[in-house]
Amino acid sequence: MPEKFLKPYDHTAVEGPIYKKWEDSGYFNPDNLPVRLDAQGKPMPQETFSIILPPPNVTGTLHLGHAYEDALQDTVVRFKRMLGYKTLWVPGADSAAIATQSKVETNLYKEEGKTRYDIGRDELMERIKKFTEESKNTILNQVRRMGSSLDWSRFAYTLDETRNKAVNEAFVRMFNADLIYRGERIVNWDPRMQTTISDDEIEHKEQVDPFYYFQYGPFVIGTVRPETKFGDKYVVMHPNDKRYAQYTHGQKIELEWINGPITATVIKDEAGDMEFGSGVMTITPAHSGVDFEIAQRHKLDFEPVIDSKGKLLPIAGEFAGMHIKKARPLIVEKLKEKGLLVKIDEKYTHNVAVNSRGGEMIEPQLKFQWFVDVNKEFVIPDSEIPGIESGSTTTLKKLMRAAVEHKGMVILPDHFEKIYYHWIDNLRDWCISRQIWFGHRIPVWYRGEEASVGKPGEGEGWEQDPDTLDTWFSSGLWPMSTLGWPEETSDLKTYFPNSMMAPGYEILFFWVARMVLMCGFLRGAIPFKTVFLHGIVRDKNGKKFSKSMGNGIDPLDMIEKYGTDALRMSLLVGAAAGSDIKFDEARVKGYKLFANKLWNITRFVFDNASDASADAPFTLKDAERATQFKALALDVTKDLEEYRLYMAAEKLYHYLWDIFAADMIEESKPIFKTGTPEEAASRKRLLMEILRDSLKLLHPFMPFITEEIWSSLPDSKEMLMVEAWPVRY
RNA sequence: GGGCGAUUAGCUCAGUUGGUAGAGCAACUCUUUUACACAGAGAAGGUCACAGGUUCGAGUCCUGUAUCGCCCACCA
Repeated sequence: MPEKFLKPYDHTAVEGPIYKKWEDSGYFNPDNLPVRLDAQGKPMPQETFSIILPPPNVTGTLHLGHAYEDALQDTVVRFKRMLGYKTLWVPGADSAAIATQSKVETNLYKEEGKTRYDIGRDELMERIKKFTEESKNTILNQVRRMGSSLDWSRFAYTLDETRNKAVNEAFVRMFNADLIYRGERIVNWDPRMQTTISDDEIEHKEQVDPFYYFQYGPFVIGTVRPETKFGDKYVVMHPNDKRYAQYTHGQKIELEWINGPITATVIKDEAGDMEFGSGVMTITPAHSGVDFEIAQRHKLDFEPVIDSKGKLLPIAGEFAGMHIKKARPLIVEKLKEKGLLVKIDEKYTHNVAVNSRGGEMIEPQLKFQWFVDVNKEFVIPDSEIPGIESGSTTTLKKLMRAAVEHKGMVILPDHFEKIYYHWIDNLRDWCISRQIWFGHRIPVWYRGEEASVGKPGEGEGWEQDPDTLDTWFSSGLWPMSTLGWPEETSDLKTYFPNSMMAPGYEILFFWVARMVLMCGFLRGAIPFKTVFLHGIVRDKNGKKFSKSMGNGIDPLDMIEKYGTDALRMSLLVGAAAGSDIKFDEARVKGYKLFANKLWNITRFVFDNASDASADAPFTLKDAERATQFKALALDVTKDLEEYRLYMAAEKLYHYLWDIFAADMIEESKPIFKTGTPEEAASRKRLLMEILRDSLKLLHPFMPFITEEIWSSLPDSKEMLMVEAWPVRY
């Protein structure tokens, strides 16, 4: 018996070398996997299993959410690999455009007091590049620490050349199909970052503000934002509101307003809520989505009041040029002096929109931007999507719905399907242009009135659109672009569509839905068969881990203390699809003890059964034990096939501790002491075989210790990670 | 406002199709017997949120209530 088994299991001595051994073997790359032979000695056909790592942000560091996500995927990947699938898990990193640029800009301002406009586009890009390259390796090495069996030779970065080609191709094809258009719409404008963001990047935050009531001619109107009211020349009420029956649609009313007399026009529209306030409102079409829609319906004027930096425009008269925050109290003061202030409700609770990517309050603005039209009909030439015929007319929305409705893609847990439909049904056109500099630049060139899509036009003087694309535009292509699309590579043919995807449920819309949209349109295919949505890892009080809250637990600390295997088990056990985990360090400790238990089981087996013979016939009792184990193996396999990892892990834990260690080893002692040679031989074979197969079953969950023990087995040749799974379900 | 989910032992959570309530941790008692003290043995601990219903039988299915949580949303 190797001497190491005489001491307790020491993960710190094992995990580093084992990972290196795996990586050096080349087996993370499915091209190098050993060929399995069938009974006739012919190579077995290899089905593929492919999955992509949700690419972590380049500038990030590993947190427990990543650790969980990595453990989850690696367990499935190792299981499939042992089952004989040609298994590919593609690693990558995400540039995280807004978050990264925001971080670099913040540092720039802190350290040098400069803004991006002071140093210019090229210099900023240089700094971002330097920053991302420094931090990229950090996160990738941390992913390795989790034991992730990723094929590093296929590493993809969202901003590299292959991915840029894919982005341009996608843009051009969507543009040519009229699914991408440029238009003037109300967009979500972040005045601090100076960029638009999409609807999904918005968060609503509850806030208490004063609510002002003003006399507006014969009406009383309410607002939290007096500073937008300069341009209000339409007064809207519900057509059925009896209180205002005397006023007719289109009626002009002369009244005194902030900067003097104006002419207001009465608009009867069902958007007016009779229950709210006085039932009358004025509208600001250039700075509000609802108002914009009302104005569109009645073909009214759109008059911007606030510029993109949050300053008032000349329409504000004496307040022009002033920042809205400063102007608000002064405007209220002026209205009060003019006797137009009716009352103030100081404690009005409402929701405001903020940029969820660490930005400011959103200021709706009327702007020219690029959009993806989700309702526009187009003809899909080839479609493998169930419910969508090749050559039929469809829309992006329909296609996204059909993928799930007709079971082309299964979402786990299934109640998220309802949430997915709900989102699609309420989806509006997707604003894809951003005014930040870090990201894929919009592939459109202008010269005067001319525009050229995909590449600059003939001749001189073409200028590329200064904007970049929403980071999710390129992320949506990820299942294809990581495999080389738009080139028809052999990887693409072999590994697309992916077998599964395991992101957190919080990016179901951002990412999963966008991948379905993109792959559906560009390839007529669903990007993956199963979406396993995992929950969020929270602290033991149920709070989200976040840097700003400072409640983070560094997974690397857990790995140091208890080992990667223990951390993986603690995250996987009790973690059903879609449910959040409250992280408890005591559980990690518990699985460290389990690792040691397995170590000691091995010691006993080595001590007593290292001369086991595979030919020894089983006694009746041992045959029963073998059958019992076989049942467990089948059970565990079924759970793994059906993505109930938590159950499989728990069953293995229970079997090894309470059956193998507690019962079988105990009953073996007298057999070896006083049993017949036949009984002893049977028992030796049993212990060795079950140990061997248990290591296989446990390997996907606890890859390090199982590989380490495997390497010490008397007759192990190959590494455990490529050994055949002991049973077929 | 719309939607989704949770509620099981002191704590964290399992309980896949309805068939005698489970694990880990913590707490209690005992044991250093050559796999393991990073252990073993034993005992203790629960009206499965509440109220109805279906059923021979409900933690599990149905209806309602309460509390907590999450997502979506343009009430000025």
